[in-house]
Amino acid sequence: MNFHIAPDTGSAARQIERQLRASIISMELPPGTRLSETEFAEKFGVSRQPVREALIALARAELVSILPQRGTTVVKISADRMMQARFIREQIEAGVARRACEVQVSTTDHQMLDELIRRQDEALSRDDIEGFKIADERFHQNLARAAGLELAWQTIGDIKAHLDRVCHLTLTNAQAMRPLIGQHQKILEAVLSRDADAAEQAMRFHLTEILRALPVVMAERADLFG
Amino acid sequence: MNFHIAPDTGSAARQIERQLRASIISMELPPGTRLSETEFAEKFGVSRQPVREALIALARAELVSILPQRGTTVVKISADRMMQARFIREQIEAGVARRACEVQVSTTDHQMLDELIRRQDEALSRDDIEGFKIADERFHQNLARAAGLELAWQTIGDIKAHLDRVCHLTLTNAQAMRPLIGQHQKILEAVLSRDADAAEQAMRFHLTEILRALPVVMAERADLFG
DNA sequence: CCATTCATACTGGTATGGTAGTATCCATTG
DNA sequence: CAATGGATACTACCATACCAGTATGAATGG
Repeated sequence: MNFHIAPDTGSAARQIERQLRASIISMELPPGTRLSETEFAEKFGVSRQPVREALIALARAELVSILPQRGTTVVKISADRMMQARFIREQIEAGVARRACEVQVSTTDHQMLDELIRRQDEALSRDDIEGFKIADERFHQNLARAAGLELAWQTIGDIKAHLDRVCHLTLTNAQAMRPLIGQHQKILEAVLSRDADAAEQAMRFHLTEILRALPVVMAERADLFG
Repeated sequence: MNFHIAPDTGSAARQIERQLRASIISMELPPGTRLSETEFAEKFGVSRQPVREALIALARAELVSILPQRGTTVVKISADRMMQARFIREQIEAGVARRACEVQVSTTDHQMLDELIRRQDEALSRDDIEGFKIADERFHQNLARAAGLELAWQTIGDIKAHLDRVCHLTLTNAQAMRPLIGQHQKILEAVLSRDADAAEQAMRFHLTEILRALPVVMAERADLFG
């Protein structure tokens, strides 16, 4: 866990927030881990203040729990919360898919979405798990932008962080990810042919699948849940 | 604008955040207003630090804009953003309405929702605008809770703050609010009879109406938009 | 009279010190 | 030996001081 403060990537507080968020999602900081302001201040080579602000931001996203005068810990995974989060994301993105059909997506957006699917396929052939997830994320983000609903992606942000954490447990190999590419293609096809019902249905199916492995991982790694 | 720090309502930062948020929504702090950390620190009788944390929280909700070394201002109303926000809220709450039909709502929840509608009617007869809005908010919140989707309400939180700001401009008299009660009743009826399609449709109609007056207020108060 | 420069008074971000509250552990006591 | 009391080492929160940028406006030069 090598922390580092870059010279020009926003304020120190925001950089720390990003790194801690990534570390939490990737389970580098597993649920239940105690987070000390002073400890991270030393590791990052800054004072406690920016660390504190980063932790407050993560607490707002409910990724960490701050108990005054008691301590700050990474929150455990809640199965109920995950199912709620998945449902909400499905609702929002189903609307995005419909809207994308109603407003004609531009050709540049079309090309971008195509390119992102291609990049996922390529990343998978290289066993580049991280690259796959980045492209996946951008696919959904660009679809929202193309539909004129950038706010939708921002709204999903915090929710998606929680979902990504369990996906990090379930999506560990290439064959588990393979189906997602086909689902993305189906979504894009429906959007381009402006078939709103098909687009919504494809999106809902896509976002229903992502938690299919939740029960097994919950049984295997019960220590991460609470 | 009388600010005050209560002894036991959370940390100073959170109290200040709540008060500032309320002042922004109620237009007491209109769009474009410059917010000075030091100024509020004096008014609240605290140091800059908690004020700063409050402003950061509001910036995260995009109610204020923080430009480092330049200043912090209340963000202007964006018509496009409002329409996106309304759409997203409709998507989420439509799902809540459906889910409320699928899971049987408990009798205590039923009574609570009934009571809240009654309280809205009562508040309206007293011309208690604020009381009406509180009951309205609780109706939606309790419906989400009854559906087992409390996270849905939290997710809507920041979005709703923006919508509430324009509603403060449009919903100024009792007769403008009167129809909302009937809409709530229709939603509740459909939920209790477990008619998911009717519940979703009623909710969508309800949340489509709230921005109907946007064009006229945008023309009348162009200075608030940007 | 207009353009440029530069001192000044802000801004938000960070560093550091102090305070009150909580958990832990060990000595003391029944 | 079990239970209780208190010292200690934490914690998050707040106050204060300092820093590095930015806008403003007055003074200066053309």
